[in-house]
Amino acid sequence: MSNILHHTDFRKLPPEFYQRPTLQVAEDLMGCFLVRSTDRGLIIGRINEGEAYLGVGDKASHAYGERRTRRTEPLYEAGGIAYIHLIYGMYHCFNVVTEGEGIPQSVLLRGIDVVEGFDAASLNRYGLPFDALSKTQRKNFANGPGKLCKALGIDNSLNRESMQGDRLFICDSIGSHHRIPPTVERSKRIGVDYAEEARDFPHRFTA
DNA sequence: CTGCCGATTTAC
DNA sequence: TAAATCGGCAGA
Repeated sequence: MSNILHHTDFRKLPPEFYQRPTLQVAEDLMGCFLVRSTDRGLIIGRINEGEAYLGVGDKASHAYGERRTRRTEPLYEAGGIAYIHLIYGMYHCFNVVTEGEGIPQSVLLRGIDVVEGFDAASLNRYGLPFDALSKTQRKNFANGPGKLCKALGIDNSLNRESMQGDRLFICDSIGSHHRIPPTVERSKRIGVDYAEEARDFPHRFTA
């Protein structure tokens, strides 16, 4: 059996998918497959958690009030690229930019279930093969934005990366994995208690 | 330039 | 419950 993925074996989500209302994109991303290709091989994870950040009117968004700095610039580009930032000096967060050019919104990817490339991901995260991990380590392997980035080897070098490229993209079908539309739940976003009324927006999606 | 803080994670 | 650790940001 070949591990090589034939071009007909996967369907990348097109730019038009991302260039829609952010809440809809966030919901539709649940159950899709995040794909990362590195020299350690292909890592694939089923997306099970994400949060929508609605830009200028959202006090939890980096682009609140049209804040436009070197950091937030990718958010203003057309949907379908990566927005990656460092948090607490040591963890990366990966967003996919949504909506059209000039509308600075995104979806923060917060959790995946790895389905391919366990050892590559485990080496990225712990420097150990997957079967060397404890039960707890496996259970909490990529269930947070920083953990997800560590597992997939995502850092600032992928900021602004197009989701139409080959290093980092999202599919609704890849190889033997096919999206099954999940039951999606909504809740308050994590870690935005400072954001006044926006702290209560039900913009977190779980699959 | 100074000083504070964060879309987090982990260890104690 | 608190430390780790540093770029971004606002204000002086």
